[in-house]
Amino acid sequence: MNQNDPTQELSDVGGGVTLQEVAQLAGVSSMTVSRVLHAHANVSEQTRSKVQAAIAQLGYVPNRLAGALATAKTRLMVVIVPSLSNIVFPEVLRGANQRFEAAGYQAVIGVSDYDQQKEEQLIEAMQSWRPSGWIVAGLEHTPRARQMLREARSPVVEVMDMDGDPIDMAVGFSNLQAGRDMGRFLARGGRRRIGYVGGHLDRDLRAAKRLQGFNEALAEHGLALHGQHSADEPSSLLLGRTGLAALLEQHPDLDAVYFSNDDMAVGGLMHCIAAGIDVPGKLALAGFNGLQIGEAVPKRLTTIRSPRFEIGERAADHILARLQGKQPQSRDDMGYEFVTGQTA
Amino acid sequence: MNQNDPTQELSDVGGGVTLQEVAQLAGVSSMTVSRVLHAHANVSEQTRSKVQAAIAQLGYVPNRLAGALATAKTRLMVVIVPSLSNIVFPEVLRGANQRFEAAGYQAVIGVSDYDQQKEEQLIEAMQSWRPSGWIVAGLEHTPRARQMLREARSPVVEVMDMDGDPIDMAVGFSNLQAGRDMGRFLARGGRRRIGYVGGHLDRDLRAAKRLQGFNEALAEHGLALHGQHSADEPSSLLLGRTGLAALLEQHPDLDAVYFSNDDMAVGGLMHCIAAGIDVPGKLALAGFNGLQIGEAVPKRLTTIRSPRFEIGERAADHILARLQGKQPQSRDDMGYEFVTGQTA
DNA sequence: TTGAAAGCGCTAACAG
DNA sequence: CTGTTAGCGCTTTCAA
Repeated sequence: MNQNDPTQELSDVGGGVTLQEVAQLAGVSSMTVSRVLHAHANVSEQTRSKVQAAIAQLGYVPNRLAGALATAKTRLMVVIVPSLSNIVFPEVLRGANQRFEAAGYQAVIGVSDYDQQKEEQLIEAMQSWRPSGWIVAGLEHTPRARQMLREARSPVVEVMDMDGDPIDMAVGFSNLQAGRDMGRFLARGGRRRIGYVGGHLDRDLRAAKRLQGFNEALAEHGLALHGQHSADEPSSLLLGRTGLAALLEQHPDLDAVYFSNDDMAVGGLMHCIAAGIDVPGKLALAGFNGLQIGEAVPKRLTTIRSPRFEIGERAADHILARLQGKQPQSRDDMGYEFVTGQTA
Repeated sequence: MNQNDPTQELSDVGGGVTLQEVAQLAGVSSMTVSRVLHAHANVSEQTRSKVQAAIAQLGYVPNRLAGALATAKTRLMVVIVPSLSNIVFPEVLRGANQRFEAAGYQAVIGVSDYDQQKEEQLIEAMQSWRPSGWIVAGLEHTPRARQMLREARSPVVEVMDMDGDPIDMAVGFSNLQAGRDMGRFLARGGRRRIGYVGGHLDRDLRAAKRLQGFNEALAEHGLALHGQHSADEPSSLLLGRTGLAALLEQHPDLDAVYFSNDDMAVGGLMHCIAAGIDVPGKLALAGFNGLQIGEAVPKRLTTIRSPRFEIGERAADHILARLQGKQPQSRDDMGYEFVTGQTA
């Protein structure tokens, strides 16, 4: 693409058209074109329309790389999530993306696979784009990751967890508390032989916190987990189903099971339906997240609804506010909603 | 951040460190630092280690904006999907992202909400980043969107559909054919009073193509849809459940129902379980996509598995190949797999 | 209201 | 093996 060759057919250059070329066609300087593009006040109506005609004729699309380099403002927002397979994170992303888009920012996503090492590498790679802000999942990161985020000197929001100290800002809820609430609910409901089925807790630290809170609640009632099944794979419907089957084989006398999340719990419910186990008569089931799937099953799932979409929105709002010089609260607990279904 | 003030504490600058500063500290020119960073051959071991020490000391992270502007290569890849709520697209994204990441490219996503107008706007906004390649869902776009993608002069892959003409390359499968296959399967299985339950077909053009193929297959057998329920909202488990209930109220004599996808079909199955309807004895159910949820339900869902993850990978591969000057096939039909479950 | 000059941080091309 | 020069496309600043 030789942009200095005046003999070329300009209308064919497409993505390669420059401000300079628009300016030439309009018979003005490139600064004037820039002013028109940014709706700057000091441009005569006549010049403006000449320029706009040239822009349209050439199909000019501004080059944000150059703009960002010149202004030191990228309008790029990094969102790092542990997974895209777990629908929870696409929902956070959707909330954030909606706000960012409306404000003229572009979200760039990274997927850490629940791996702090990989998250660290992602942060370094992303920093090379000099983003205007960051949303990362969770409060646990490698020391180097924390340091890079601090030194990036852009607003950082950690989401989906409030149990710990944020680098900059935090938007979410207490997983510890959520686990505790469900533990108390089951214990108060008279359940005594309570089990747990989860995915890899070593990686999903928020699920681990819920379990911790759950255990604390049981202890308050003089109880302890009667049986537990933790697989070394991501949580899923299938794992919930097979996990519950395996756990019941070992502990057929369980009267309640807490799952690491709704996918797992619905899988468990599917096992019960297939095996003819009376829910909640013989066995109570409880999940976490409040996914729609929990409402569509034959027995509505007892769970706790996390405000994922709203967390994404709020996180984005905080970043945008900070960019406007405001000082939003550094901890924003969005809470959650206990959903009493038909399974516990 | 006054980078020309030599009195500042360099180690504090964080994200603002420049090549220039590294070069100064190492006592070399910035070109030498650049060479070290790119593992260029012609650098003495001694210089290299001096430079690397300086990089480490300052916590230097290259500025890709500047690099991209200088080389006219952004290493940014745009992926535009209709939705993030439908797990199908995060999976495509995951496949593509994996490949892009391994090759040192960064995926940037856009969500069109199944809206061609919004897709067009997204494409224009994304083009301002001068991406190295594009993945977009489907073959249907506004004329202006098609034109912009053509003029972007970067490789473009349209995914998840083969029924039409691609702008540049296409990776996917025939939705028309998939619908036809399921129609034939049900008709050959002796089903005669067949219904359909779907979400908003006006927006999800690929679901509409499946239905079209399905109808063609029925016609081959002298049949026609006995009843249909199409809501004006996105497909979901809940919609599948309520949609089937509504359809059966109107047409209690149906002996089979085809759903726009697995979420809808599983929702339908949940209705049947709750209402005590014998599946597949009285009513056969069939979906599309081959989601894991279809395997976790009490009766494994009869469906067609689309290779979503693989499509994402392959699409990325084609773009990367093109960037290396290769000429990959412009149409890559990945096919699909018929999954005979227990519901039809 | 408009334009010219300088520079954002990096790299290609050439020179030494 | 290393440095110098010029420029990527845009915006900031200052001058006219």
